[in-house]
Amino acid sequence: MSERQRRTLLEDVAREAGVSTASVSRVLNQAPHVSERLKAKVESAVARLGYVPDGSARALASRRIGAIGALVPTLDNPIFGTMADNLERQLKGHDCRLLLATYRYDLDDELQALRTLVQHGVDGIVLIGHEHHDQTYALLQQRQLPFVTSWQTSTTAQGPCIGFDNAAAARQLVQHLLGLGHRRFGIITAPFGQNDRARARLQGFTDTLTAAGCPAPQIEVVDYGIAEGAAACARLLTSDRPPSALLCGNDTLALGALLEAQRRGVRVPDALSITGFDDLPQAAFMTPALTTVSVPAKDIGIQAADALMGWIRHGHRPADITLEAQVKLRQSTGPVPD
Amino acid sequence: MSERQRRTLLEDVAREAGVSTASVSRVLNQAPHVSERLKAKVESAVARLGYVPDGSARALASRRIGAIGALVPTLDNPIFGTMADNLERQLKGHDCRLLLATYRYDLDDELQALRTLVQHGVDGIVLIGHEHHDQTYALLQQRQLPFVTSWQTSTTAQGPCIGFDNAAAARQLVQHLLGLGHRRFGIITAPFGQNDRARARLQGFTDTLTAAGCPAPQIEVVDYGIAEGAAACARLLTSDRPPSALLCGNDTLALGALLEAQRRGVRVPDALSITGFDDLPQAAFMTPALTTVSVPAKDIGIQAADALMGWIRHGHRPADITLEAQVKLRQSTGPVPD
DNA sequence: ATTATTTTTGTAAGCGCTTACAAAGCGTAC
DNA sequence: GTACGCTTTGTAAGCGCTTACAAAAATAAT
Repeated sequence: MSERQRRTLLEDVAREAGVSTASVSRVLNQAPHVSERLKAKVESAVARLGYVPDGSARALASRRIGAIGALVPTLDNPIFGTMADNLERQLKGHDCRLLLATYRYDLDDELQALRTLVQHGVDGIVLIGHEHHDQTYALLQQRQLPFVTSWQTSTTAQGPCIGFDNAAAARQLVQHLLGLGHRRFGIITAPFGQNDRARARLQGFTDTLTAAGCPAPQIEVVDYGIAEGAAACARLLTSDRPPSALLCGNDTLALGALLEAQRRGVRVPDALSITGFDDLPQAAFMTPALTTVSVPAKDIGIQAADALMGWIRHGHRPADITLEAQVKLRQSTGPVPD
Repeated sequence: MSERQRRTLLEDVAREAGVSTASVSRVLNQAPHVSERLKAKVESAVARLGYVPDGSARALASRRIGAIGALVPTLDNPIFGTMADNLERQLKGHDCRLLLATYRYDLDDELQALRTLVQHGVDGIVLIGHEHHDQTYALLQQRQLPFVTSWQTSTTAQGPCIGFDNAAAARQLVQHLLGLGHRRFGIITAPFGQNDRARARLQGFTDTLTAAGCPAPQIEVVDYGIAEGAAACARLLTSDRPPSALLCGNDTLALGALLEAQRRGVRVPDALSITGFDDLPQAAFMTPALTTVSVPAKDIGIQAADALMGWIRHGHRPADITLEAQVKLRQSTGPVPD
């Protein structure tokens, strides 16, 4: 066949349409002050030639790449999958792409990942939580890069924030259990050294317990996973004075705990109450259905996209948004056993 | 403070180091034929100036952007989250970024999403399954873009493929159940019109049943979700001649079915056997633990990254890779009731 | 020492767009 | 009819890199 031919360029479209390259560019970018006639000529030439603009060249010349970056701890946790999914879909509606990077809860890795995203020239950034490397904030600041933080209401307000109050929801769970007469609590939490959401939840738990004058809870710190939750539950149940209520930092740990309790013949909620956090799809379907907190993962994705695009396109820095995290009282919690 | 200053450019580094811009570029890109002395000079200048290269300019000049695109149906299904997570991490090891797009099992959307990824200039593409728009393949072909397909062993081999044999695994599940004496089957599957993996699984189920001379199974086609699985299970259990074994197209549907059966007091596996597909983390932890197929989501992500990077960097088109999908016989399947 | 090779470095021409600025067109008021 | 303002279009200078090609330096061969 014909030898590998040159791709169609904007210049070719201009020639074909009998106009200047600037005009073609204007039509393509929906610039103001373009006559209908010009628009029609260009569009037909584009169609005739099957022209596809080159993103790199456009990015270099315009200094926007049409993509934002998201830094998430991991996609192995479906709650972040849900957020990322909705973020990406909403961005698509704004004609924007998603560059995704994960950092396994390691804030050094996060900084590293941010650097490469910045290098790529992303137009904005979505961050999870407020705790980040100082240099992370410094880089964002220095580049004047629009960014939002998420998943946790702002306390320090380094940037616009789209989140919910983890501590308050945790408090509500404890209050619910206190109301049921519980006094001896166990807590299973993910490592919270680099994770302010986990820390806020834990703080919500312990503060409320302390305020109510309960004995100090036993705290198990374990990695994410059903097996990890189960093991932690086993340790708590076999301790000297086993708790009557188990507060878990997320649903996955709670599911592990629930299954372990059942395996040991400990009846939930009769002998042991268990709470989760996240409201994963399966939480409502367990027997007993899991008392937990429904986190607005979907909304965070959507609102983050809208907020960021508004900032990037129209320059107005978005306001903080506080979303609701609803406590779902279900069957895994009940009155304290006699 | 000082007025908004110009960013440090490669040119500045060259001046600072007293060398040409070409030399700086060579050092930065680890080109061959660079003396240690030059390298040291440039690196120190880079460090002194805190130079960060501009990805867009680099992309335009070099015609590679250092990112690949992945088109996944959805991230709401954690199995794709796992794949994406591992894909991204492995790419990071190759100093490559991930542009992620979802298409909700709509192949027109997929084509549209591919177009924007191509426009952005991605260096390669990861696709799920083999069934795609003709134009999807045409575009890939026309642009000579490295791509791999995944999740399903190749039959038509439009491109290198990293997958496993869905139909064979499905067949094994049925054979296991046939061996337990089952003859009346129900099938719960996701819509398979645009989803060759679901179709392969279904085909594996029905072909094996037909070959064994079983009566035609009742087939429920439902969307992804626990509730959907539960509802489908309810319909099957209340039909004229309820099945003794339920084959589910994925674990989420199977979990729904399992929970619904238990809610109705139908004992699993004594009165009803249930199988899943995917081996989600919770499958092993249900009571009874779910008989299912462990799919190599993690490995697919890793191998897809390696294969694609090998192709992009070194030009050798990767060979097909068939990964193992292991059937996990657990407690949700048992002998047919008398 | 001279020439042929090979390695290292520099020069400068793009990569394919966007956009500041200037020029042209057009309508209205005088 | 001319002058003025507004809208529409064109000209051309970049955007910040990479890399083909040429020149220079270093090394080997004669």
